[in-house]
Amino acid sequence: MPNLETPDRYQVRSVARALEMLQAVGESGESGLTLTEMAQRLEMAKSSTMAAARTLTSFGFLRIESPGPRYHLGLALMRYGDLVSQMTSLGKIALPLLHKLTEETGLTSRLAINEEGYPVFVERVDGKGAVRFHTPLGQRESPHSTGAGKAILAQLADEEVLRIINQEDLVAHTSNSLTTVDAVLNELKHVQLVGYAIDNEEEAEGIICVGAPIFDYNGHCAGAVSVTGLKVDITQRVIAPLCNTVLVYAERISTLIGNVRL
Amino acid sequence: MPNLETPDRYQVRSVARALEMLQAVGESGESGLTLTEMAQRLEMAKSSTMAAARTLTSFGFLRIESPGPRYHLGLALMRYGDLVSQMTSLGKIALPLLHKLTEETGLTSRLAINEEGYPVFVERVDGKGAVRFHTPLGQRESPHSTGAGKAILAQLADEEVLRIINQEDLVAHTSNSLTTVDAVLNELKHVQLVGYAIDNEEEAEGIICVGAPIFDYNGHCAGAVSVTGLKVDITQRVIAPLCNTVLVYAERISTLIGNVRL
DNA sequence: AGCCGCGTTCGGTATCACAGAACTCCGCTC
DNA sequence: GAGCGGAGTTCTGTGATACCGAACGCGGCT
Repeated sequence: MPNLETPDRYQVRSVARALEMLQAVGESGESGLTLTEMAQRLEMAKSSTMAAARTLTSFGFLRIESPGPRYHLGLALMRYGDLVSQMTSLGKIALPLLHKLTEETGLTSRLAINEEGYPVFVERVDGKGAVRFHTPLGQRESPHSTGAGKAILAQLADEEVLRIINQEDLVAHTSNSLTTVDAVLNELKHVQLVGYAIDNEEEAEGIICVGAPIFDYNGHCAGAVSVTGLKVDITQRVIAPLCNTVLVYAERISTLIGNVRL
Repeated sequence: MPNLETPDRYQVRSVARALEMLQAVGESGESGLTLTEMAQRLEMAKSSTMAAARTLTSFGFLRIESPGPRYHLGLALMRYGDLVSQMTSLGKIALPLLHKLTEETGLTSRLAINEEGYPVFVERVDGKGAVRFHTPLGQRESPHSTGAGKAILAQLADEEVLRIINQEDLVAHTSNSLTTVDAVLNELKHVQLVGYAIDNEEEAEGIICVGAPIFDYNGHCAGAVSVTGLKVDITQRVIAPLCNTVLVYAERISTLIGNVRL
């Protein structure tokens, strides 16, 4: 997915290529990419690739690992990411409560902000469990198959919801995924009733997620908080109090940001 | 500081401008920048500025806040920052120990990696104290006036040290700062003897810092761990055991990464 | 020792990134 | 309410420049 909005003409091509380079290197993961690999992926000449890579490197956005020059993501990105999370008032304020939530439940808890109806996770506190979930921060996640996503959707008017989940094509991640618009709308009605949303193995097999919405001072849905765990750990006996706990923490966060000027 | 290495010709000018835009927006902090402000700072036409901003926005590197269009750093940066910290094996491995260190001492503890002799902090666990230090991640910090920096320097040969602190000009941040090369070299000798380094209000007034080096499996200095606190909290009675604690944790981290393949 | 593949340098050319002017849309003032 | 200023946005020409391709140097591998 190259670009996620403003599909305008009037952009700067070389900048776009440079950012695609970052994407490519990011997707390559730990191993990194060599210059020719990058050139092949982006379908451009090696020399042009190198000019862009030089520029990114000089700003610390890429990093060259010495043996057989391989490019990795640079530390400047960490610096900017840190800046962003510092600036995201919601995340900054809620983080202590996320820690307590994880401590209390033993599960991984996360905070998502509401970006045009899509959940974007901005903070994460990992639980004790040996299993580490693949939960990247800062990107739009599935609205209809995550606890946080459904918690946010449930706060929107129906036509808003339709605008979002129509263009989503409701891809099925597992056999439990909701694949029809009607099913989603029905589910959202239920979420509105009880106040929290459950992702029952809809995003990934064996993983359960409970989310609840967070509201700012004027009642607008600012985001959602959610906990994630393995199905084997979340037995039917604990699910009810767990939902309640998440709900309580969501309300605490809401009152916290209600008193703070965003 | 626009670029930090590879001052080559053969770069892509428009990419450099785009990255300078990110810098400018980052420096603007919470308030963000409007289009014309950005154009003024970068000394380029509004239209060109907008083309670049569009491109950055479409990739999520910038974000437009609706009232009187103001540009902020985008969430994609958080995503990339998260990726980098996930990939930085040292940080990933040491993080649990950092938490324990903070829990045990009540102070803010940080992990720096050794980047060509300079300390670059990649993880941070804030202490209980109400005071929040300004401690950005992912950028080179002062080598001669931080606990982590001195801990790393002390592991290098003298000529290596001279290469680094000569070009640093030894700027004095406080009245306690070491401002001569001889003073630094002497201090490093002492660090080598005791194994840890103390920043006694050398970086900022009223703030004390204790750092200790971390070694990888072949004895190379991979980075340093440090704790930071207010001078009023770190009395003379607690400083000795504190140094010992930091030393112990640095050794634990060293043995941890010694058993892991980087 | 020779070959292949990689990173790097360099010059020409078509591209496209830039600037500037024109336009619109606000809010503010008079 | 009308006029004004400043904001963001669109559009077009043109000169700088980003791209390419070819050539060079280097190391590893067979």
